Amino acid sequence: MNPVGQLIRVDRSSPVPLYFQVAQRLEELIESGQLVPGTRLENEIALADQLGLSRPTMRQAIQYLVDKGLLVRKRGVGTQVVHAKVRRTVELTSLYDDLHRTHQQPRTEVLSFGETEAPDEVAVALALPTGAPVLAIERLRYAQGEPLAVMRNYLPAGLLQLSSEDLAKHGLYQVMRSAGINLRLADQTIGARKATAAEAKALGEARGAPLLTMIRTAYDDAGRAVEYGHHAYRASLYSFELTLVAR
Amino acid sequence: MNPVGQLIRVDRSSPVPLYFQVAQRLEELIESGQLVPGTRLENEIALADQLGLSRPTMRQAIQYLVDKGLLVRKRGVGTQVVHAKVRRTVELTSLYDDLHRTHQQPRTEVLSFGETEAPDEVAVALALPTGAPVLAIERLRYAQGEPLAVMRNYLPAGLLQLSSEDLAKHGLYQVMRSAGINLRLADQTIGARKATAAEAKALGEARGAPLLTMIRTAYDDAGRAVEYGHHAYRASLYSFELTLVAR
DNA sequence: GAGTGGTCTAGACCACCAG
DNA sequence: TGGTGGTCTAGACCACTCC
Repeated sequence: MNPVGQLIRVDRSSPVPLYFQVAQRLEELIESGQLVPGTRLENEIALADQLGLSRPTMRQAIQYLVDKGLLVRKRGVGTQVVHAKVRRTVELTSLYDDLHRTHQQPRTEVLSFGETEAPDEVAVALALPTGAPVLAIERLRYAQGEPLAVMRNYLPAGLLQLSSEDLAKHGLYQVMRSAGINLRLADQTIGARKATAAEAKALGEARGAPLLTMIRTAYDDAGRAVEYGHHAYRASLYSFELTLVAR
Repeated sequence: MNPVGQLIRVDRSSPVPLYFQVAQRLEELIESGQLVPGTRLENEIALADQLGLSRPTMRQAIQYLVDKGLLVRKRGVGTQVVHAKVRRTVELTSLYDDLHRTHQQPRTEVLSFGETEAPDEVAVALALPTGAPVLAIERLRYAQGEPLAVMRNYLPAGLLQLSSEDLAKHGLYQVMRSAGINLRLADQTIGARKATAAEAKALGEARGAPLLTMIRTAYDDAGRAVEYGHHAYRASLYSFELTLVAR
């Protein structure tokens, strides 16, 4: 048993929800190693008592970390710390966000940019009539000075004001978010294939080199398909990492 | 507005939790198209009232579907149906489970099976000392009569009784589950590379064909690393599909 | 201002697990 | 048999959105 209650204090004057304050603090304790994997927490009622919270609020905090994969609960047994490692669960982010967060100096070269008629594949994905106007973007993404990926994106025309310069400086998702588009869902398909001659040249790979591909359709919080992308990454430099949590 | 309350009834004598009954029924209504994307649900209190539930219970049902990506809630606005499509969110399953569910007639050929000393990479992943005994398994997976993937797995020795015959008939995760091992977390890395000569031959691909690779470490509900796998799939036949939900 | 979801409380009973 | 988490109730106040 561990006196977790003594390591956590909540601030009732803070605008941050109580359950979230507790969850954050617990996460800190786990990631800093003060609560090692295997540690059993006190029961919910005792914890709630020590922190001056009601049981449902304490439960909400614990549930949040269970969903994140940091804690495990078993009826009749208790709550245990599962993992210490900092783990990223699957997130709805863009390559730019990922690279920026890990300080990999992303740089973007906009290869082409402009309105066009949606090809069949794009029209279907975005739920538009064939030939509807879409904004087509083709970019070459660099990280640490090396070309990393060829990215092709399609957005419904008129969805947002966007300039080629914006894209050179920010990630597409970043631009969309600041335009008030809230991304909610994305369907992704990850596969692999050989590089075409043009791709190999752009990416500095040999002909026929293996590329990792990702096709994504993203939906906003109104359920509209707002972006379709078809990307190809150098398999020698890039891979997708994800952590799955069983329900 | 939609009279959802009239389409749902709960059975208080059922052992199924009330919130889950409601969530399941709502999911049915959405997937069957009776609630089309964009539909606004009545507010929580009205729904709870119509079903004879308390508001927290009704909220729990709605939250379950929000987490699944079927509903979206906005404060001050309401709850809307986002998607109708049957979507699989990221799950902790094995290739065998996936193929079996989609009726693709999985077949397994066990190429090698036996105890060995853990190579460095495996020992690190399973948190064992280098050279510790592990069960090493190499399998060739077929679907619809075609070779699909070469799978290499390592399990701590003595974790479970396992025969080569079990593996020919069932998926590894299925066998582990029925042995009482509850998988909770998995770290995965998805990448791509060229096939080695041996892989190309086993899989019926040309030399240097692109393969999709997946490296996975799985943990049980006590936080122990229980399985490490390194798999290679024919990119021409296989891809990973996943749906992400923003938090 | 009216209506919505977000948070929180203080209880209650039950199902499951371990000793 | 005692302790744990799982579920459920009937309220309350607040923050946000839209009109």
